[in-house]
Amino acid sequence: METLPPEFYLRPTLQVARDLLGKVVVRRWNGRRLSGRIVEVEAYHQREAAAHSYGGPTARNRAMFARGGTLYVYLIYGIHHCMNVVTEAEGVGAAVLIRALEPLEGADLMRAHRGDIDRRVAWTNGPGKLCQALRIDRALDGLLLAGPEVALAEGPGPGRGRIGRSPRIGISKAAELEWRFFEKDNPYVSR
DNA sequence: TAAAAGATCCGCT
DNA sequence: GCGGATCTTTTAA
Repeated sequence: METLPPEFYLRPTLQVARDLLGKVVVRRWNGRRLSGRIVEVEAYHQREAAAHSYGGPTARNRAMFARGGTLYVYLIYGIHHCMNVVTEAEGVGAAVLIRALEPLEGADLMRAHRGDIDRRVAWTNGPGKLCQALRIDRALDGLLLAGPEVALAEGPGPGRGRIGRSPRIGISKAAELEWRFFEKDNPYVSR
């Protein structure tokens, strides 16, 4: 599988968000390969109040201002990790939250990481769940998405007319923006 | 220094 | 559908 080129990320965030659908997250963990196809994303940009980068760079959101193609990971509610793909040029605080994956390689390990639950879709149908399944945490914050630990690769995109759009989930500010994109009818899309 | 909110998930009703 | 868990970061006094 072909790793995405750096230029992929250096485009308007909404465009990158849409194009991330179908791309594959490849995580190497403990000598094993875990991968999943992206089926749901949300875009965030420093010009709107829902983004962590809204108030400018801080210790926590620093990676969001790095160059496109960087990984931004943070802890939410003291419990769950969320992974974001940083977009646009260095200095711009923009990123795309990965909200759901369709498991490809290493599904047995993902299941184990998720407490051996039976419901297959519950392994990766949410931003916190997929990070737990892939063992992604803040130790990976700031890495380029083209390395041995974690990378993004080409994959089959949604078919024609298969992209859905809606407001983002679980936010209170800028809630009117329809910056969430997902593959229609994919069982792994959250909630 | 303190307080509150938060890009979530799970279990229970 | 609702509330609790759990803790980091941010903001206010």
